[in-house]
Order: sequence, then structure tokens, then C-alpha cells
Amino acid sequence: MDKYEAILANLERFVPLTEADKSQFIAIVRTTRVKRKQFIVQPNFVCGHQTYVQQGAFRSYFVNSEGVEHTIQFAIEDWFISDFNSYINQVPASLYVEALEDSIVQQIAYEDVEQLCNSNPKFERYFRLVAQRSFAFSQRRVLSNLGKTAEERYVEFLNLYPAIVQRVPQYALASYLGMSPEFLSKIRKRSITKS
Amino acid sequence: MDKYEAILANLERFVPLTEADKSQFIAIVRTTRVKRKQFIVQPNFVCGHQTYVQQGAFRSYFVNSEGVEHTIQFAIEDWFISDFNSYINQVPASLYVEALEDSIVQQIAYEDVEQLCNSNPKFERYFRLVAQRSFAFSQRRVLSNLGKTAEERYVEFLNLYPAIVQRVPQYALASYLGMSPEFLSKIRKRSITKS
DNA sequence: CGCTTTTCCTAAACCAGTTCATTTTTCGTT
DNA sequence: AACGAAAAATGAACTGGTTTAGGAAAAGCG
Repeated sequence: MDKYEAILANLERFVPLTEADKSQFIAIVRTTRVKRKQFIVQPNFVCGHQTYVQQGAFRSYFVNSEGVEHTIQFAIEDWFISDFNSYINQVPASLYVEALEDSIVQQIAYEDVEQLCNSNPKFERYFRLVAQRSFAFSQRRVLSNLGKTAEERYVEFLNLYPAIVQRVPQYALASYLGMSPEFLSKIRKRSITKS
Repeated sequence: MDKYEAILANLERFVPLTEADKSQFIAIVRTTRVKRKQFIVQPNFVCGHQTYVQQGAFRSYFVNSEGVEHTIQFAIEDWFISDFNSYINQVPASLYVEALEDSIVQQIAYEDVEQLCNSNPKFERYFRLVAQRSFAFSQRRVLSNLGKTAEERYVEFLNLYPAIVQRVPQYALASYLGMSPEFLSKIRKRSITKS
């Protein structure tokens, strides 16, 4: 299979593309292999790319002043991941983005994206729609967690992303859900004996 | 002063505009007065507009299944506010957006914005940049709160938005900062006696 | 102005979730 | 298959923040 098939299908969910558009886009894409535990973004370095996961799994996380990790996002096949604040404002990152499995990604550089948007409104449109949806999504996530207990947040995540639960380490999931790994462990035990 | 001056200046921070662009934009803007306590967005109604605050103050909030209010955002002069998820996906809102003072706003309708973006790439570009920055901003907000205690979140907000602290009711601020009003009261007492 | 309603403050009991210390299991590597 | 290291589980002690209930102060409104 063509390695650009998936990412182009992603674009075409938002804007129709001619063959010329497609090659214009492919020209700025770079495919890379990333080994498990390897970082593609690190604090203090400017995040120069957006990364599309063709195969594998990643997480982005923040280490706060006390040294505690907080997972911000998981990404598996057909998701984008980066330190978006660093990328969009071209300032030093505050996140790590780490491969959780051996993976294959497609990357596009900031400068190339901006130029692409300037030269072809279809891409401007694509990135507008994606940014708006991402923003709306992050708002929804905040909302749906408000006033929920730790257990409710876990159950909700389990229903929404059963595949991810199987695939990521438990301490990472705990830090995503905003609880200690010990407490997540306690919850899982509870919900197993219940059912 | 021209009532469109402020909102146009906002646009021009991102894209240069000709006089023709400006009148094209102004054509879809509607100015409205909103009285204190009045809602401009309500749950179960589709949020049809983005709202720019020319004068006054608003907050958006969510009421969870237990009836507890959670403030999502405050907006004073030169800010936009809406239920962005409802607006962008044109689905029923889950938020209230309420005027905290008698206010004057400028509103632009979803359909008009989409048409404007289609017909003039400058606006496509403006809304892309704004959405990207909003997303980055909301990520930053999440980050900066991670692992912080209630008191640290209060102190940070006080430093970032001293004007807003003076202007909004304390229960609204508490629900924004993710704590009970009683606890915020306790904190304020502590930090006064400290200084 | 005076009445009503909303907002703010105080304090004690309480609890969801954390921390710490130890054991058990899983998993990647040779 | 066997070793070592990382991850997950367990349980007891603890705590940051909530809840509940009451009263004081401000603010809205006729």
C-alpha cells in the first residue's frame, strides 16, 4: 500500500484534492521510523513539525515543577501529535512526545506548512478546520471531566477508547486521567469484582 | 468613536486588510446590547454566532449532572466568547454564556463566516490563525494548572488577570479555578494575613 | 429609604484521593 | 528459559479540599 494513502485520506475528509494538490502536499511530507521510548519532541527545543502517526503509538506529557508526569494526549494510527503551543508559536516546547511502541510517522515542517497555506487556500482551509475541531475537542474533553470522580473518568475513557487502554502503560493512563497510579489500580480492581 | 474600530483592529493584528475587505467583514457584523444576567447562549440551542465583546463582561459555564456550575471562560473587552464546540459543529450547546454586566457585543453568524472564508482567503487565514492560537492557549492553560494546588492556581490567576478578579463574582471565580467558594474564601483570608 | 435576595465568610466534620513502603507480576533482553 | 528491571498491586496512614450549616455583609430593587 502507498504510504501516503492514509494521510491523504485524512485531508480529503475536509477538503477535496486534485492530483496536483496531492503532489504539492506530498512534496513536504517526510516519513520516519521511530523506536519505542524515543522522543520526537523535548522541552526547551522548538517543536518544528506536526507528526502524523501512520503506525504505532505515542504520548505527550508534561513534567511539573515537582517532577510529576502529566500525560496530555495519546496518539495512535491516524492521529496527529506535537507540542502544539510550541509548534504554532515557534517557541521552546514544554512537553515530551515519546513513542510507546516502534512506530512509523509522517512529519511536516512549520515553514513548509505556512508556505503551503499561503500558496493554496485549500490547505489554509484544511488547517483552519482541523484547528477549530481540535479546539472544540479539547473544550469538550475539559467539560466532560468537570465534576466527575476519578472512577467516572476512568469508565468514560474505557468506553471511548478501549483500544488505547489495552495499548498504553497504566501509569501513563493514570497520569492522563489525573490520578495516582495506585488509585487507578484500586479502581480497576473494584470494577472487575463488580462485573 | 467608530463601533467597528476595535474588532477590525483585532483582525488586523493577524492579516492586513484593504478598505474593501473591511466593508466585506462589516457587512456580516451585528451590534447588540445585552443586559446583565441575560444569556446569549443556552444549553440545547445551537450556538449560531461568535460574539466579540466591545464593552462589558461575560462568562461561559457548564452545569454538570449534579447541578454544580463550572465556569469555563471569562471574557471582557476585546475577547471572543461562545460555546465553541456548539458553534463549530453546529450541534446543541452544553454551555450557558451569561452577561455579568450590561454589555455591548458584536456578533457574526456561522453561515456568514463560512461564506466569508470561502470567498476571501484572508478571512480563512484569520480564522485559522485564531483557532490555532486558541487551541494552543487552552493547552497552555491546562498545562499551567497541572499539579498546582488550589492556592497556586488562585495566585497565578490573580497575577495574570487582576482586572477580572475585581470584576466578577467570587463564586464564579471559584468555579473557574476548580474549587468550592468556601475554599477560595479560606485562601483569600490566608493570603491577606500573609502579606 | 428599607426590604429581599444574593454574595461572602467562618468553622467543624468528613471523605476522595495521595503518599509511603512493601510485595508481586510482567516484560524485554540475553 | 532465566535473569533483572520496570510496572502493577496492596494496604495503612495521612491530607487537601468538600460539605454542611450558620450568620454577616453587600447589592439590587421597588
